[in-house]
Amino acid sequence: MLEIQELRKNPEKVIDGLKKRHFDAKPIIDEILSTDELWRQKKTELESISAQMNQISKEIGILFKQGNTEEANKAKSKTVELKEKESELKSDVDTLEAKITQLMYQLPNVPNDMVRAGKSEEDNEIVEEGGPKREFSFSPLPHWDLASKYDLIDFELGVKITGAGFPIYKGKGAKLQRALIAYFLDKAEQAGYQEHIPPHMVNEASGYGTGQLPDKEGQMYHVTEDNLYLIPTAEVPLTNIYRDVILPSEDFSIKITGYTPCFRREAGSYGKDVRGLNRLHQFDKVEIVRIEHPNNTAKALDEMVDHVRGLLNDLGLEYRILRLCGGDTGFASAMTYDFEVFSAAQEKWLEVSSVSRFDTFQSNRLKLRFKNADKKTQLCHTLNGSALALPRIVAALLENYQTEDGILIPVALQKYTGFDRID
RNA sequence: GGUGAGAUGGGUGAGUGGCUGAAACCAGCAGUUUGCUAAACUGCCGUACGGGUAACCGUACCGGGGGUUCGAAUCCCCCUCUCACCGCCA
Repeated sequence: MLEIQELRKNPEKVIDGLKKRHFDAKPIIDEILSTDELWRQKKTELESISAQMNQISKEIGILFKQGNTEEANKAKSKTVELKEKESELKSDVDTLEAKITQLMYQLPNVPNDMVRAGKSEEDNEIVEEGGPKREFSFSPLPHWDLASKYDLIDFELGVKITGAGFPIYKGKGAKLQRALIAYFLDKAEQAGYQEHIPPHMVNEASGYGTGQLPDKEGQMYHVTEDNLYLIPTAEVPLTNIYRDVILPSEDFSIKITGYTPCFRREAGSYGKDVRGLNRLHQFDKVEIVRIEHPNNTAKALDEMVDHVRGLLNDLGLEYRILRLCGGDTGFASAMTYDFEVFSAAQEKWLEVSSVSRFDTFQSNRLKLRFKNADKKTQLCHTLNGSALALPRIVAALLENYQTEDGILIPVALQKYTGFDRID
């Protein structure tokens, strides 16, 4: 959620910024500001009435104590009218507040200056390309064929046990999965991120904290009996660790990581690009999360990009880095870099990581703050990124490292897998 | 699942209708004293919103929501959560 103080101070800047998303914020912001004006007026009025009530109540207390019942009762009668006015104003104020909140929830984050205006993924900027291109002297198989050829992943069995989008990894396929998780976690730890194993279900408050609720409710699996949600990403439990926290000084930089399975309903995305590992209801991911002083956010984002690039280079995959345009940048994000690897047999770019800075958009909802040098509380900045999401990495590894009679394992991974080829 | 207890400021913990935004202690911050360390002493020490250039003033908040009352941390109702014991169980 944006900060209303910013809207009051500089609405034009927000409106201009959101134009890069092709989002017409003017009508919403106009309504917010006029509602806010009215709210403040009513609020001031209410407070002055409350102050009068408090004063009279205090006097009544003293009168009773003195045994002056007559005067006390006289004072009581004075409160009747005030009380009525008070409850009326209270309900006005509540209504206006709810309206403002509801409008504020509709505004996406303002894109960073570096973000280009644009409507869809076609306007994204490719800021970097790297990694080795794979050429084949034979006709390469897509990963789903490789998975069954070498008995690594059983999609049909997953359908039997659970449903589509819940594959079962077997043998070396399972081992590869475990190796990647361990490898990603080790690299994150080396980069200074403290490992966490969070719960895989979260409560409603956490869902609101990171912004999955109320908008993206349909994306999460909901355990209605206990009102818990299966996490769509480790971002949710990891970031919510710092919900309602005030860090004691401005000297901080929090870096945490965690592996979790991620659960996504992917409602409405059936049919396209869902073959094999491309889109699943359950998948594994290692996430990195940072909580930073606003002055350090740009640097932190660069470090995260460097980190993810390092992983892809280590794995020897062809990749490209995109800076998303306004329209393609997620609702809560101020700037996002997507990482895509080239899946050589599908001949398709697959998104394997998304690294974003949210500035105060999340921390405003989370009430995540720090004490600045003036001893005032100030919102922290949050960032997060995948490092990395497994299934598409596995898809690319299988496809890009296939030979006619087996699949090679990148050197960086071999000490984790314990084998150097699958055949 | 059953029974019981509880939820107060960073922590411990007092407080059962008014002078309590909240005692006391601990932690923390600033200072005084002191050869250093330690100790002692003094002051400060919640958050949000509104008003004000500011000092400051006002309002709200004692798990959440509603009610009684001139007045609620304190009484009543509902909900959530936590702890303990029992049952079941990895």
